Amino acid sequence: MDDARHATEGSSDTVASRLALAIHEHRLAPGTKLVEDEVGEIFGVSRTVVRAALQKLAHDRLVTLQRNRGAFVAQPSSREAREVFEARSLLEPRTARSAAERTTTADVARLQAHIDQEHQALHAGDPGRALRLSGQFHVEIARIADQDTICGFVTQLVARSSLIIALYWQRRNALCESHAHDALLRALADKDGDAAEQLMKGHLLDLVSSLDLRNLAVAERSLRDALGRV
Amino acid sequence: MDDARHATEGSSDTVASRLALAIHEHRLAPGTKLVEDEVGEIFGVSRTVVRAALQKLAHDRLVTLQRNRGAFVAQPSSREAREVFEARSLLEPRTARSAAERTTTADVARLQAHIDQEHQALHAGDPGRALRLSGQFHVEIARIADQDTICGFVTQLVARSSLIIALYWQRRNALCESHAHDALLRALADKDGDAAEQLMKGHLLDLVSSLDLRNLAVAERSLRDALGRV
DNA sequence: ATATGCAACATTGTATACAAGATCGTATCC
DNA sequence: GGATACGATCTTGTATACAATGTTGCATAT
Repeated sequence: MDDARHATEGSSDTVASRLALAIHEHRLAPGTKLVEDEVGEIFGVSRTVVRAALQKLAHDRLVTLQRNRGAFVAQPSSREAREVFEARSLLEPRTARSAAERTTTADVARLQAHIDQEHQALHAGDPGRALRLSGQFHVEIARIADQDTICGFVTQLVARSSLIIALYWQRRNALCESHAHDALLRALADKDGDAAEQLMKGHLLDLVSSLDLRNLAVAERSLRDALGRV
Repeated sequence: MDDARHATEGSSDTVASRLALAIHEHRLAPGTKLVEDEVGEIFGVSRTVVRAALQKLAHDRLVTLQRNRGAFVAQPSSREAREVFEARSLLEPRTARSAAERTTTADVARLQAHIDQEHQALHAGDPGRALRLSGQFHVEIARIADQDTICGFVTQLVARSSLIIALYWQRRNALCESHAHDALLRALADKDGDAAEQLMKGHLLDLVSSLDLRNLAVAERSLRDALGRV
């Protein structure tokens, strides 16, 4: 019944998802060029469907399209990074409040499983997967709030945040095993909207403050990645 | 030097813009089927570029794509309508506040011209154009706030609101010559962030309350449009 | 007369072919 | 020796061709 909705999935969606996953898990670095023929070869489809997938990702700001030059994994500027978290700070806290008011025990169980997986991935030495799950947690909260539109925005913002983290994260604050998500889950389970809103707001502030957004970075980073890798 | 930015515009963007404009001005009714060959014929391009345009519009939720069936101008459900205005109420008031803090005299002049055009269109008996300008006013405010990301979301939400108004507007409240925008402009000119935020919040509430969102509508409306038009 | 099945048509999904543009190497000129 | 101009190669932009799917209308059977 889940996909009986007429929104049947085209093959370009599959390609887009696979690419998005790779980006989200930091297996594709910002700035990487995505050549249509190559991608098509990898997934066994023609350029036509690859182009559709790239356009979708471009709309989500995960890739940048340059006319006659091609598609590249996006490199959000520090300005864009600030904007993304500004948008999140407008959307997510109040959405967390809404979610708290309608969280079911099933939701709590699912979120708990999510957090467990996240810790597990972290301990298993798969930080990419942990990061993706961590972002997905935010999306799940928006889903509980039962707001598809906002959920869509949050999904996009979380994905972009993953790129931002790839570019601007400063390691020294490596204690990413913060227990913010645990606290949020507790607030949701308690149906404490005030707490959920405040916790989410604080959590997002923590995230931005763990970034190094001094302007430089972007261009230089792409060079270093291109040269010094491995 | 303005468009020396590598974001050169492809022909599919042109098609998408033209279609979006028609939708925004209610010249294309919700539910209208957009046949690729026809659209291509009209704009003198091949299906390839039409498909790209339709995919872009689908991502913005202005058209709905049904696999193997085609593209249709979207028909937002009443639920979706509520969600869109919920999202707007999270984004726009605080964005209006930010805008107030950085509004220049040039901005004020531009917005005033905007409002004048809007009144003018209304008196000239072109409600479609008036509606589009009215929506654009909200986008301009987000632009003044200098938040590209939020501005993008607002742009999309305003466009969807246009569809929602096409479906759910109740005429009796026809005094759409509300002076909410004038008041907003005054608050911005005065750099009164509090007032701007409150006015925007109230304005959005007025908008939803001028809609008739009792569940029915959607399917029936499309039938009535198809049959009883004129 | 109504319902069912089949066939012709129309439209979309995908692949491929060709044209246009960009990049990069090489040769030439100063 | 360094810079510039040209040409080969590669990549993207667009159009078209073919395959797959959905729709519509008609004929036939009950």
